[in-house]
Amino acid sequence: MGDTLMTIRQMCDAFEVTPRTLRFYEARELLFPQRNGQHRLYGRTDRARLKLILRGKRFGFSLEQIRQLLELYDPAERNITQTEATLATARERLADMERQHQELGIALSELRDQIAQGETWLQNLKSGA
Amino acid sequence: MGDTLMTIRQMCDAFEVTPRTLRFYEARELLFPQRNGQHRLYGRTDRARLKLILRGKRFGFSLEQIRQLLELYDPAERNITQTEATLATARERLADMERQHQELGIALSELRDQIAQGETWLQNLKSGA
DNA sequence: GTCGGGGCTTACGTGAACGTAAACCTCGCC
DNA sequence: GGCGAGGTTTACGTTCACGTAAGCCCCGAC
Repeated sequence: MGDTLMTIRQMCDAFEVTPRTLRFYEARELLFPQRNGQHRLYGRTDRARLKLILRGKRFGFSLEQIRQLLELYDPAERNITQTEATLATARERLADMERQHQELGIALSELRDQIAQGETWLQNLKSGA
Repeated sequence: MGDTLMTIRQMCDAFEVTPRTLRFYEARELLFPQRNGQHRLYGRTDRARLKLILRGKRFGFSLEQIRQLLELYDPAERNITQTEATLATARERLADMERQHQELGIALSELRDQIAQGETWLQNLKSGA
């Protein structure tokens, strides 16, 4: 298929990360690129996983939390009890994210208010000067 | 007013942090408790600020980013150019948070889908066994 | 052949955000 | 008057997520 294997440098350019970062994620078992001899080659799933990793990071998740989430997107574990455990932790993450989404909405409106106040206060200062 | 000053331990119990954390935030100029001799005393504004700090941390912001945001909620800087700078960085944070809110919505639906798939797949396994 | 570019491993360094240990003060109580 | 609880400073240790440097391999171009 359109597996379009990419070198580590191509990946770095595409996702704006460093080689060190990709190798580090691999060491932490978040990525599993193929090998051509010594060289790493990243395929479609690696790109999808990396995208999820970077997104998770923006949400403030740790790499370990992200790794557990990736298990869900991964058809690696075919075991029943394993999958149930994965689902359980995924539901916890989901709850976290829902709470965070809620909180973010509140914080957004508060921050907008605060910025508006600051702006009017600034206008008063300027007109009063 | 209901300033109800609190000791460091009362604060720790109320917000589930350690004394070290509160002193650390003070060293980084995120909190400014009064002093009764040597002892710290935390008032209403300190509690409000700490609440914002902990929320910001859940959103993945650094303490420095949070400190800049707190300047907005704080009537400390009465300077015009200073306030304009504060507003500018606050708008950046706001943009970050809006993007994050958006992304979180997407990630949430994707994760829900993925969990649902995992659940049905698990059901198939159990019934098929 | 050599040499530069790209990639690899190994290992020590770094900044953020605290943890933890040592040593001191001081106030209330028995 | 001693002592234990609670608070303080100082300073080194720790975890996470990489950065950075050294040294090696390998392949294609000149």
